[in-house]
Amino acid sequence: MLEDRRLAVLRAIVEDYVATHEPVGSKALVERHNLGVSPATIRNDMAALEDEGYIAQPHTSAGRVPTDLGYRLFVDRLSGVKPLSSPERRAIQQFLDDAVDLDDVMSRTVRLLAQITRQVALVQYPSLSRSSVRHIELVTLSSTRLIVVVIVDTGRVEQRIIEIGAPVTDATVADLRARLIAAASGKPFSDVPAAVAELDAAFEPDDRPVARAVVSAVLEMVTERGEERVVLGGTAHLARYGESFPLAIQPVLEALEEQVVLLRLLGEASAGGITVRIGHENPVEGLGSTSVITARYGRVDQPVASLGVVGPTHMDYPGTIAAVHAVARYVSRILDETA
Amino acid sequence: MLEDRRLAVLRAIVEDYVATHEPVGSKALVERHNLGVSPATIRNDMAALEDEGYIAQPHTSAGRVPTDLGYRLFVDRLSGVKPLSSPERRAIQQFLDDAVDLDDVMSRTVRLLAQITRQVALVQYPSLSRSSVRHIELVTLSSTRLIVVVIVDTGRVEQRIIEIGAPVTDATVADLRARLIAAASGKPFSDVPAAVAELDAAFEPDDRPVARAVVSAVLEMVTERGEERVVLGGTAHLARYGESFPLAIQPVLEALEEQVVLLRLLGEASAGGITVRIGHENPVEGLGSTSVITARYGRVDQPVASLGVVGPTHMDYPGTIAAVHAVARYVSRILDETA
DNA sequence: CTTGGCACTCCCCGAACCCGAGTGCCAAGT
DNA sequence: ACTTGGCACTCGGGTTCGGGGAGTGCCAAG
Repeated sequence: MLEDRRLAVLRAIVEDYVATHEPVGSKALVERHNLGVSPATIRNDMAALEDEGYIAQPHTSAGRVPTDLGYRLFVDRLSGVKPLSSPERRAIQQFLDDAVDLDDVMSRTVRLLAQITRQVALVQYPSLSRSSVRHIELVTLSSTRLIVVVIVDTGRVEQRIIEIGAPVTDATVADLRARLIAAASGKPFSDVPAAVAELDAAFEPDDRPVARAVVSAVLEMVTERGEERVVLGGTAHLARYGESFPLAIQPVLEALEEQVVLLRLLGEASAGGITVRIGHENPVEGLGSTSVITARYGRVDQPVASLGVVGPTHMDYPGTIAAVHAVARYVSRILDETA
Repeated sequence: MLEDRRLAVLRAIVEDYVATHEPVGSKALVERHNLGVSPATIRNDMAALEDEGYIAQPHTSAGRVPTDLGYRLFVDRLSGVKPLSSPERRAIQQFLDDAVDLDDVMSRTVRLLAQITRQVALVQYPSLSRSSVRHIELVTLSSTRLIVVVIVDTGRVEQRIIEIGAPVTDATVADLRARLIAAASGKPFSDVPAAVAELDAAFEPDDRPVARAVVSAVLEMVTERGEERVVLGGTAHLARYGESFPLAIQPVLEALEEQVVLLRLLGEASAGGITVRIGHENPVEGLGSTSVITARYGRVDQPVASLGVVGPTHMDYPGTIAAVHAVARYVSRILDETA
């Protein structure tokens, strides 16, 4: 009972602060939410909440502001789900259905997510490690350059240019191509290294260096190296918070330019459902006053990658979570149709 | 003589303003540059320059600030070239030489350009319209999806997924693939449409829809649709201008998220050498207080695309121009080696 | 445990203010 | 015809001061 009201107060504080971006005081609280008690009572609750670390006051004699811990409690126990409207759902589906290839799906997804959450959006390409090779193509670009192209069953296409010391004959290239296809086609990525490892042994000594170069390029492509790719969008939303905020955008923009950082943000998503990292829970320096909400997408039994958004800690959690969740589901569906 | 000094004054104003970001007054001018005259004389010159529209004062009794017109004159007639140091050149070359494929060249270039100019960098992928087809591959992804991959002689790889109504046999796919290769391989893009247009006529009526779908996908890929692609980097530099500036970053970030806008910025580059667009000369709304410096890259006789940077009008023009120029040259060289 | 009252603390805002940098003009000098 | 020093004037920016107000913590009574 008592506990209940305290939590209600915390919820009210979070909601008001998210709406107004200003510290909220006891009087304003009782006016806007109809808790059936007096401001004085609320003040006692607030003092208790502050002791427990859920809220803080920026200055003496100012209102209260939620702490990271406060948001955490709000997200875990207090926030309901705010389902998307059905026009919204239709718009999402329609927009994603129009995509013509994987690149298009990814770029549409990131734009969509940024637009509906009004925040910075992140989308990771389907991971290669759980995919298989559909086809391998090896083509001569010039007398000293080959290009090897791997077509993945998710529709992703990876390529790599190989410099070779000396010219090779078309026959050698054709042979190499045929053997690569025979060895790797249809195989899951994890099996490819073993399948192609000994391939160069079949060639004349003269051609072995080329074979080895090609094989090692393929190996690089199917192992972690090229695996991860993240697209980013909606950075303009960062500038929306009139300078009034401690959210200095420069470090955030800097962090978001590093692929490694993006992968850390998306990668640490916990197994199922939605992951919410609030403020300092965040593994990345410079993003201490942002929250990151991510979801996995792909088959339920076998997620292929993650997507999510980055925004200020004082964001609309229920709405954002719902949006991320919905987009992840629709993307999963689109990609499933491909498989 | 008189004219000479006025221009020297303009140059001094631009240089000081770029360095300090503060309106510059007559007294400070004579102190920092050794023009052999008194502040009063400078004041007369400044009044004249203001009448002619090259400089302006933000408020009465403040120093002067260059106008767009002033920067224009500075760039056209006053700025020397500020060559890069040889360690810088070496670093550029080395960094680009390590690239493993075209995507890598592009992403390295954009990072490089952003880093050395400390501004937002833009790099356009080599245009397809002046390239030729090296190889075409057609692969079955699932019973109702094909993927067609076009390998371009610049090392660029384009792909597209095709939905088909009904399953097709492997034989049909193989046939289609062979005919595509025969018709298009080695041809410049401009010749491809004619070469593949009648391809579907060779097929049984049952297979014609599939053939047509594939052909039209190829046509879309070689014509304007997928042609243009721009990568962007260094947006964090936008936030560097402490709020002191009229450069509201939100509209800039917004503009830079539109591929169309990026293409307009890069596309309108004049034929040869470096293009500099200052402030309102800029074709894009929201970028009125930024300048854009672009250069074409590729073979001298046949440039393939553009790259450049976007920064505040009060940028270091000589340095930035030199950097853009140098990077364009090195990228050209790298790509030439491929051809 | 709740509530009204009350004293206290700061933050924010506006007004008044001064200071200094910078200008424009003018009259004298070269 | 320019250049120069002098001089009055303007105006933006920083500082100080004080009041108003929102909000708090505590206490004593219900």
